[in-house]
Amino acid sequence: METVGRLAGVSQVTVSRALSDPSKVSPKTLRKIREAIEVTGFVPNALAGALASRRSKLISALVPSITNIVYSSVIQAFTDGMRGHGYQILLSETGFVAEDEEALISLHLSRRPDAMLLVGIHHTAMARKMLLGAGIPVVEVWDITDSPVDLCVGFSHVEAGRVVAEFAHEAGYRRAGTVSAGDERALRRKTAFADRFAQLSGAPVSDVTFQGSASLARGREGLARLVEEQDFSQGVIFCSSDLLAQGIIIEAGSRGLAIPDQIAVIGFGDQDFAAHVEPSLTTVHVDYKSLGLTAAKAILGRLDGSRTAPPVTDLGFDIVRRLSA
Amino acid sequence: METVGRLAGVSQVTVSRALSDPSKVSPKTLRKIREAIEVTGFVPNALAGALASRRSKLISALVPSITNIVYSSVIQAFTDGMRGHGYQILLSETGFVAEDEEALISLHLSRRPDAMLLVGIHHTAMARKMLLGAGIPVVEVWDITDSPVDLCVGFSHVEAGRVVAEFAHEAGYRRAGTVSAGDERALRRKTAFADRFAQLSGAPVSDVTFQGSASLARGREGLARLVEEQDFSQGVIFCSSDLLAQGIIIEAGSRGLAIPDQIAVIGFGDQDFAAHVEPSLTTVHVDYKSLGLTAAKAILGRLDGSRTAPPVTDLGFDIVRRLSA
DNA sequence: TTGTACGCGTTATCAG
DNA sequence: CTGATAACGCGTACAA
Repeated sequence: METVGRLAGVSQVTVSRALSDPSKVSPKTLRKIREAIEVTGFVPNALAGALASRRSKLISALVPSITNIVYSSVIQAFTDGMRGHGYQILLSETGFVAEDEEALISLHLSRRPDAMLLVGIHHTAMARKMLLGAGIPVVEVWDITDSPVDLCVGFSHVEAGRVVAEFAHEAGYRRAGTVSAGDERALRRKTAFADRFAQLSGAPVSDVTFQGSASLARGREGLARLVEEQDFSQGVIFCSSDLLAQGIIIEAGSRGLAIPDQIAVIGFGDQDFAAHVEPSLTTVHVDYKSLGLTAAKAILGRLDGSRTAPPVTDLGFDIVRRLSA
Repeated sequence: METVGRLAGVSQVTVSRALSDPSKVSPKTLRKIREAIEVTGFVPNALAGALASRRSKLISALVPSITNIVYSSVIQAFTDGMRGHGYQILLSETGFVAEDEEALISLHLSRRPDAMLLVGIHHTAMARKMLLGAGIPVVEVWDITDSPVDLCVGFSHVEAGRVVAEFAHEAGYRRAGTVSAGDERALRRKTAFADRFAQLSGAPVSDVTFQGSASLARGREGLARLVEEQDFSQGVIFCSSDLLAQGIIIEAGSRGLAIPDQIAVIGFGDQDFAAHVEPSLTTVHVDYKSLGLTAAKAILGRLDGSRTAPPVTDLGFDIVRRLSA
């Protein structure tokens, strides 16, 4: 800035002002400064700016996995919501492990983000302490709780599981199974489904749960194990994700099991492909985009100080009935 | 640090040293400092640290889309490769638009990253100028060129298209079509395939190209249009991604077209699901993980100054023959 | 092994 | 509208 200022015949401070609030500088000097910036190829140092202003314009976001479309979709919408206001996102993966999340929170906090987005409501005690100590807005997404760290935008996974069970029972299915990934929220949906369905039908619910993440291959294996190990030849299967559900559709096809007559399938997430597989997938729709944008708005509200967002926003979900169940 | 130091009975500098290199501090004072940190809940300010040391420990990464699994996979591997060395990744989306990339490069550069990762080899002139001016290691991934900005790790898309054409012709197919997304690299693969196949077979290659990104729905639509508008009833179809290919498989099933006997399908990317769809998908395997890790190593080499990575690394690709072609 | 002095490149405050 | 000056919180000499 010093150099730019000299070239423009003004002081360093004026250059700073020209950049942060052009209206505070006369049009003439503004032009000269812009010229000088062009000539020198000057790129402002945001580190110094953040240090001096105590605002980093950085938002840190911690997600379980960036390759999982459900999380990356939320982050995409969240980023879009924040970008217009000059914020950038510092993104890291926790791998579904609370202890790793704790370490990452500490690491991120050292960069002095203006706010933080977390997925889920389960964090270590130390993590909560650090977040509170940081004194920045924090939004927890993808789940709902009465006692958020700060802000919370999501829906109830227990309720989702329960509602799907009621839907399945009403649709006439009397036997049910679940195929599920190993993460905590998937397990909560599964358990809520199984409990409610058993209650309604009086029949126990078969289950295959995988450690780790969902994949099409595991969906296929899930149905194979349900059929071969648990004698599951008729009924509805609730999956923790659409990907698993698609695997089940494919495996059913290759085993000559008719969908939905013999095996009915319900997914979760309503991903792009759900409407376009054969048969089309009945699933639980969650509005990722709205989730991300609402989280962004909640944080912006805190940051502006003006709008005061509600601490907890329940976005709900919808069951989308298609042909697979 | 001042406060922590007072509590531990040492100066600020000693606290700094205790954090950055504990071996330079006596065990006794180290213990006292750690205690003081615990008590005060001190979190170091990485902004100030970066400003003073001129190393931000930040790597910026610009990808076309974070929701696209191929890019997020590369970033995941890249991040893993850098994390062990204390680097964090600042990630942004360019949306396949060079001008937006340019704006983001400028924005990222203001945070003084220690290095930058870019997807692709096409950037605006201004972007190249800024990158060169920044004087940091830059790695371009996912493509290959003789004139990289700095480092380059990827493979040739033209060669990929050509090799697939040769494979298809050798496999006995005499008629070919393409279904492609609209991004520049996909188009280059498609064109290379079409040119080479036409050369070998003497027959023109049918084509459906979509503006924007790939999806299962577009794969289905692609086959529908090929069949209905271009009278494509027999032959091989090369898709710009596995997702499109899967859409074609589904659409073929719903139209009663046998795969691979009437319609053969070749995808691109060898995603997780490719081996598990019915029929399993013949596709081009690209090692995302290796791509990300190699990019990380290349940058670390520059950063350490020790290992001097080759400027350009061609990782190649493999055709994985399965049942769809 | 520890401390002093200085500088990193901005923004905030106050004065002109 | 512009400038001088003092932080911002830490690393890097250099000295003790």
